[in-house]
Amino acid sequence: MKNSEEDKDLSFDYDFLDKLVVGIGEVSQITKIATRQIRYWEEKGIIKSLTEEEGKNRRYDYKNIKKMLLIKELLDEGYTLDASAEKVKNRLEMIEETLTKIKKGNH
Amino acid sequence: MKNSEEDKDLSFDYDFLDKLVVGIGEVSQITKIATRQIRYWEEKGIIKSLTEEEGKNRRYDYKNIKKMLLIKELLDEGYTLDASAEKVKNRLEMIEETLTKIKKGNH
DNA sequence: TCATTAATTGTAATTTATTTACAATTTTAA
DNA sequence: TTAAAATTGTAAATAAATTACAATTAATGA
Repeated sequence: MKNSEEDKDLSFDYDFLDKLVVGIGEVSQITKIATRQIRYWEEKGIIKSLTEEEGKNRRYDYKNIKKMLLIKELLDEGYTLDASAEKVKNRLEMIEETLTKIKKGNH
Repeated sequence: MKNSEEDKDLSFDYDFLDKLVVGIGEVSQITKIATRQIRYWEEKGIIKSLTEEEGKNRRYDYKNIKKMLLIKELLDEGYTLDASAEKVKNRLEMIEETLTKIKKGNH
């Protein structure tokens, strides 16, 4: 069947996710978290953007966005910000491990 | 094994790709195509950004970025811009079909 | 209840990034 | 060599993001 061709196009996406960088406005659009709140979380040390220099626009990667989405979920469940951040840590490590494995497998 | 948990986190990513929006600066960072060139391709009708209103910043989705990456490859192979765009069309349709299938499967 | 900390939100002034538009340059192919 | 295709340059205007200082709104324990 022709599925192999389609799969080839999609298997690439782990590389894509790896290269992905997004500005704060887009993160806000994607996650539905206000830019003001994202900056606040960063101020508190919960997340860390990839900003190259002070004053330049913030950049976020896949892992960052993932983290924000997970934190948002936990906040909605009633956890505090710090507790959410702590809980999310473990899941993120798992995601990263998996990505690493997949990347190694594909090269 | 604990793979099922990790997979759960990653299977979500098709939804993520579906929601993804990126500005022109980030597209340029991701694809290594100059912003000037991206605007030129758009001017020529090769790609279409999701700009809401004239004058507002351009927004691109996953499919757009994918298209640019493919076009870039074909240009490097020696195809003209129009020929590249034409060739890329088919592969994009396949990608879209696959994404649609996967999405349907997950809900 | 009241005080305290956590969490969030507001916004002015400034800076960075993007847009449009007009033009110039380089490349390609007949 | 000429014409069309492809790309690049940039000034002026606009949009979006930054920082910093402040205010407001929960949430919680004494």
